Amino acid sequence: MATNLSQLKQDFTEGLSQISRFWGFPKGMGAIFAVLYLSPTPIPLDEIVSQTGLTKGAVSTEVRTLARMGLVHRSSKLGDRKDYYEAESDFYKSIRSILKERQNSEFDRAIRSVKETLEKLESGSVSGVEAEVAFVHQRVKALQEFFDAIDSLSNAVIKLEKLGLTNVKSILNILK
Amino acid sequence: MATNLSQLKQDFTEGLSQISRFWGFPKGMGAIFAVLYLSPTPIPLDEIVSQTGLTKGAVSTEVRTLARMGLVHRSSKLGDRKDYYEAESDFYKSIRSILKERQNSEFDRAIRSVKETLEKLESGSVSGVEAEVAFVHQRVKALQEFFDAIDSLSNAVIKLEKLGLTNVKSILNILK
DNA sequence: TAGAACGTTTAGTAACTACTAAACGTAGTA
DNA sequence: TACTACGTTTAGTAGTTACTAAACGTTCTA
Repeated sequence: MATNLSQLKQDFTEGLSQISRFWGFPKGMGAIFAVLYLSPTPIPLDEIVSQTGLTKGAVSTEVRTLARMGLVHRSSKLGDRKDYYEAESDFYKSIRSILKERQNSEFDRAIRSVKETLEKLESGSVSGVEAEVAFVHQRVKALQEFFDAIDSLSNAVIKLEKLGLTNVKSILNILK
Repeated sequence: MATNLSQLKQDFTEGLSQISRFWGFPKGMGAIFAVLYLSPTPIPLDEIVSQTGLTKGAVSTEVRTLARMGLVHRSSKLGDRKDYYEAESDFYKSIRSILKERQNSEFDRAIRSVKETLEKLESGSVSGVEAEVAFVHQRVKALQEFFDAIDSLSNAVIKLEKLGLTNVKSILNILK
């Protein structure tokens, strides 16, 4: 029944690794974040290496992408050559920056291409059997509207930053 | 300036392929869905093959997972041995079934493991330096609450089925 | 200046994924 | 019965990804 702390940390890390992989990120990223998230103090790269079992190189690159996503922060101490890392504990902040990051991604380019398709249809410059063009128009428009809704939703999440968790919950209750 | 319909369909298909890949699905899945989504009538597997350039085998397996996600529907005509496929055009319905599908997935198992970690901490059965255990407890708890919020959000989305798109938009406007 | 302690970059690898080609199973048709 | 028109399954492959090992560059120290 009793568990020691390091075993518990290990389980937790394993869990986050799987979650990370599920979202399409390397499982190593999840492990790194878990180690940092459970550490009360910023820790150097070396220790991430020893606690995750990854190599320096892997940790070096993956910790950088974590930093770009705003999930971890890099800092350094005066008179100490090491870099220190700590986890961002405000997840809403992290989500915001992840979504921002996403703005310039392939995803948005693809979504924009749907928009362009729609614009061509609206301009009436598409040739073809009229009924079929009309059908395609209607469908593409519906998809575009759906994307817009998703976009509004993500923007809404971004703006939730100042509301705390409990407020979010009560908003969600309104929807019920 | 003028575009013909089949070119437009092709562009659209290309766009959905990329979106599909972005979300971690095979790009072929996006292509298949696009073809079905733009077709006014259900179409047989053969035609999906010819319109996407994939092989029968690939289409066969991928169309099945699309069906499992509720994004396409399979039907058949009396006196016709072929199966016919059509796209689900109500995206909220699709999202609902995708989220449901997710319930039993690896993702949920991983999330549950975080919950178990938390329960161990709450039960006081974890041995270790007291301050450190307390810190880990606080962190794991915060993560758990975050997951709960995400869960509420996805449940809320599920429940939005009966509200139309415009209603969703106005709710989102409240959040601004 | 040499050496040590860092983080970064690069080249290579093992595992995985999305496919293709083709064999296979099945049910209707002559 | 053999033949045909389907969808499915299987074996193999090209491409990708998440890593490892090790060379490298840089900055501080003796």
